[in-house]
Amino acid sequence: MYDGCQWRKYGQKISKGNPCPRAFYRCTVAPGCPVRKQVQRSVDDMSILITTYEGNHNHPISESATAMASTTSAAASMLLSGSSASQPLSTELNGLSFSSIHDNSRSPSFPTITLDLVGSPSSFLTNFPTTSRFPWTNLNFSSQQDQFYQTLTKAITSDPSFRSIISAAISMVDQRAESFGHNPMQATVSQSLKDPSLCESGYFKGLASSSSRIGSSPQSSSLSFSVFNSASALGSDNKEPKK
DNA sequence: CGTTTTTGACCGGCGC
DNA sequence: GCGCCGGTCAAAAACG
Repeated sequence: MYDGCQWRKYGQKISKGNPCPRAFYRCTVAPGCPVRKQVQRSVDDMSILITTYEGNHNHPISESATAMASTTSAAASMLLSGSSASQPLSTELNGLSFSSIHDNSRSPSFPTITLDLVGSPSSFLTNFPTTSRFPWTNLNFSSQQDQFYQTLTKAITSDPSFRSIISAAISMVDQRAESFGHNPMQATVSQSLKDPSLCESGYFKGLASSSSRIGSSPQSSSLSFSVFNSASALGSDNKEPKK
């Protein structure tokens, strides 16, 4: 699927646990672009594609990719409150863009997972049947935000499958897209954990593949969740150094 | 015919 | 030190 850049496949590996292969892509817009990209199909739902981006483009990229990168990096810098994230990792689930930032330059770093819903909502809404949407999508906006927070908190702290979080997010975005004219929204999950084992680099990968380790230590997770409209971030906070 | 994909080899890090 | 595992290389095939 087209995400704003040109990619060349340079490898494919099958992981040990799941039969789904993992494809490796490299950005071919510029000859020396260090951006990598991994595409893997989800284990529990074969219809979900997990795309992981790594690195930053050092060349001009298209408008949609610039918008996506600027919003994710803006959210990252916002969450880290000025601290420079060394290498933000972004992951995509059927158009739902996540990005986990690990500030490994300072010791009390906590992983930050950003759920980016900027990329056109209709693209991933069509990938899920209407039967999987949640019944509480008829709430009003403020209740939705609260419900979204409660659903995410419950989903993370009570050892669910990660897909339930995705489904919750998708259903919320679905409702918002229908009631607000496909207004792009951005949701951010910022999780500060005291458990160092969850702060390692593979935290988000483990969360995406099997979220059982989250429930193993539910008492250590203090989840803070915020929802904000990224349209303002797109307009004013477009301070992406790569242009 | 140039570019991309495929696919086995290769390599380095890590755990035992 | 050795083998496993994840990631990359590169030659050949496929594609347009």
